[in-house]
Amino acid sequence: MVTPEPKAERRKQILEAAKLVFADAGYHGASINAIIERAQIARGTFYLYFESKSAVFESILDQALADLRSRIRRIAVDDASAPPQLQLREQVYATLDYIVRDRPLAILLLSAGHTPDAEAAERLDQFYAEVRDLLRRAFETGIEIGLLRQCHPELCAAAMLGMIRGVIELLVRQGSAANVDEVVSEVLMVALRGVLK
Amino acid sequence: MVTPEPKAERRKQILEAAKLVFADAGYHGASINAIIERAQIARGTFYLYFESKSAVFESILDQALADLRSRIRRIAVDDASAPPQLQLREQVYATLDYIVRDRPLAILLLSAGHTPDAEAAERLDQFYAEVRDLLRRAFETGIEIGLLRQCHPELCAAAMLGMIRGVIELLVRQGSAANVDEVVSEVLMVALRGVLK
Amino acid sequence: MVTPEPKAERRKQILEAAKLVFADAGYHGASINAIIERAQIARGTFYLYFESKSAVFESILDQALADLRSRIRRIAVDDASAPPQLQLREQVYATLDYIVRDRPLAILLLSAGHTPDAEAAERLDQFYAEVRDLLRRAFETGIEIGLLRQCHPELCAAAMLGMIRGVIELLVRQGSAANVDEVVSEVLMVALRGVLK
Amino acid sequence: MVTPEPKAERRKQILEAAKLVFADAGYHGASINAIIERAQIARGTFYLYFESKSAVFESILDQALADLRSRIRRIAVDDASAPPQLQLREQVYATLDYIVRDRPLAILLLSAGHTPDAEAAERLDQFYAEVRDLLRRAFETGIEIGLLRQCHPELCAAAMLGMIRGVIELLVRQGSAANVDEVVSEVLMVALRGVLK
DNA sequence: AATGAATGAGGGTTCATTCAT
DNA sequence: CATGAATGAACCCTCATTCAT
Repeated sequence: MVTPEPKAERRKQILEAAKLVFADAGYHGASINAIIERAQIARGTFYLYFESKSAVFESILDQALADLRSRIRRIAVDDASAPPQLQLREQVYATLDYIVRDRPLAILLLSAGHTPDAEAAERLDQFYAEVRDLLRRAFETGIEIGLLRQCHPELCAAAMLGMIRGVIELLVRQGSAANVDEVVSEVLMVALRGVLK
Repeated sequence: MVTPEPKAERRKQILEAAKLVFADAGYHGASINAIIERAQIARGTFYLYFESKSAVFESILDQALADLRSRIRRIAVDDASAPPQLQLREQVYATLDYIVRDRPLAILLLSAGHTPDAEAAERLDQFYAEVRDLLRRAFETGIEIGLLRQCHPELCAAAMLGMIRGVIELLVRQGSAANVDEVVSEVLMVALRGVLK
Repeated sequence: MVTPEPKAERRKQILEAAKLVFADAGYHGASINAIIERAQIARGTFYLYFESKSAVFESILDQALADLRSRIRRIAVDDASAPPQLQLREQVYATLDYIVRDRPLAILLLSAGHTPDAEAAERLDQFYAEVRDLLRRAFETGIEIGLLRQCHPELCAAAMLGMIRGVIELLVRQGSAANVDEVVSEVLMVALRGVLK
Repeated sequence: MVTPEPKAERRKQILEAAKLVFADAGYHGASINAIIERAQIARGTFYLYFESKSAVFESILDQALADLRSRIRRIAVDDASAPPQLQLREQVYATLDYIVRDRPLAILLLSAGHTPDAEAAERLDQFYAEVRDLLRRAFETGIEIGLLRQCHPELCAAAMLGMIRGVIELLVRQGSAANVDEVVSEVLMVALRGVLK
């Protein structure tokens, strides 16, 4: 065979088509019809690669969440070579950049919480919970080491996460002039001033 | 007639049932079946009070948006009797309180942007745009009069709106211990420190 | 009471409204809603005067058929005071005039045969059968007494009836310039030349 | 594939079933349910072959009208090999024969004018208008060349069309003994005597 | 591996009819 | 007598899924 993994190729092709359709029409509005038309495959072929409509959706979500997870980790406070603020900036940038580069994915992530597909909603919720936890622990540590003021860690975590989503929406929904760099700067400015001592 | 306005009562009963179902299942996932079962009425009765599924949805949304609009207005900078910060606090409190008191409504507002009902989606988008505009102009004024630092007004508006949504989600999704008062204080603290000079 | 028979009045009012609606929309397309709106009465009132939708329809039909029956009878061959051709002309004129004067009724009669209301269809069929029989017997008599050529009585009866319906349609459907007098003359001319010896 | 064109077969099968149901119950009275039961197919299958209920109806009508149009054309007055009367006879015969052979179709054509399906009603109206025009022009020519008496062309056209419909009804409604040949002869006899000089 | 015809549960909506007031 | 709110069976249509080819 010419291509190394024709099956995996096919799968990707369907996933890409499905992502576009889900972003366009939402989970419910997306029909298998629309997906197979975009993917240029036959009806039955779809079911050779995915168990069901919700399965593709979860697959897209899982991939995205795995990618995002790989971009986010605890910040090392005592790494001399990379000061915390720089680490933070790099992570935020990488995350935003990843999401904004893939507009359909961004739309999907912003709205997936409201799908009636319980599995998917739970997956996304769990991801957000993870991020929130990470942030919360970061705030707790920051307060402990006297870097941050006495803020409410959980609340601030939720607020920060909301901020991120807010600016992603801005970047993605309209052809806003703002670029990722600018956004990261401003967000970090607001966030840090908001919580630093 | 026993009750003063039985027709209005019925309407409210259906609206309430519909709100619950929409919050549970999303616009598409909500079936007329589910709504009439919750409202304990017959299929036809529903259509006596609402033209269509989308009509109930819009009705719920319109009511909520009208209520919210009445709680939000420009902040008067030169009102001696009510310093700007107090006005701001009161508005934020009133808004959050209204939303959080009605859990289903809150869920609906957080997710309605992704309905395939064009009318409704547009309505909500317009509302968010209004709020964002209000915030943006407030930031612009604040910068002009030297109260705020040189921030990016549009970006900050989006970030603030996201923050609000983030904390609403926290308040609403889980039985978080945080109360509205606390939330308002923390959010304002972060927000103001983030943008004040 | 001022009016002698208010109940009968009400009934007539409903019948008139129903006739208009049936003519406009056909049997199936006519909704009770449309009828009561046109009659300016409440939903329940309709059912005080008529058992069902099909009942009004049949009532309208029965009235019309009774009226028509009273205008049609055997032609007396040996009535010195009124020659057969004149009798025939008068009957045809009276019939056409009655139908054409009431446009909605005409439309209704032309289309009633195709309602899914079995009773009504049968009633109309029966009426047409009566007329056809009358014509057939007239043809048979005419042949017997040597007035008409050896035509196929049943066939000619059907053809004549069709002709009548054809010209009624012409008179009623469009604002044709032709008047009833003219139509009667031409139809009789064709019909008589077609079968006279 | 076993059969050469299984899809076309299926389509035909549905059309046939639909024709029967429409003839039985009229457009409105015909339910998709009844059609699919007669065709022995599933609900969804119907919509694989036809866009909607009105689409099948129009399909049946269009086919029939196309078939009929192919059987009807202007009569050539100066064709030595086929005298006008013979041409006329052949056309009338072909038309009647086509219609009468397909009883459901005949019923449908006789009643389709009263469907609430605007498209279909217009199509049929247009067809009847065509035929009436053809007849009218024939009468006009006939009068011009001195073959016919001074009759009212439009009126006579309507009357003739009505006659045709009348005899079709006779042939189709009951198991009348009359055959097409006989009917054509008698109709032409009446019609021609009615208008010839 | 790939196809696409077939399926049928379920969707939103209409409307003739009833009945408590 | 008159009302109109309430009913629910039936309507047309969609779409995720299956399976013979």
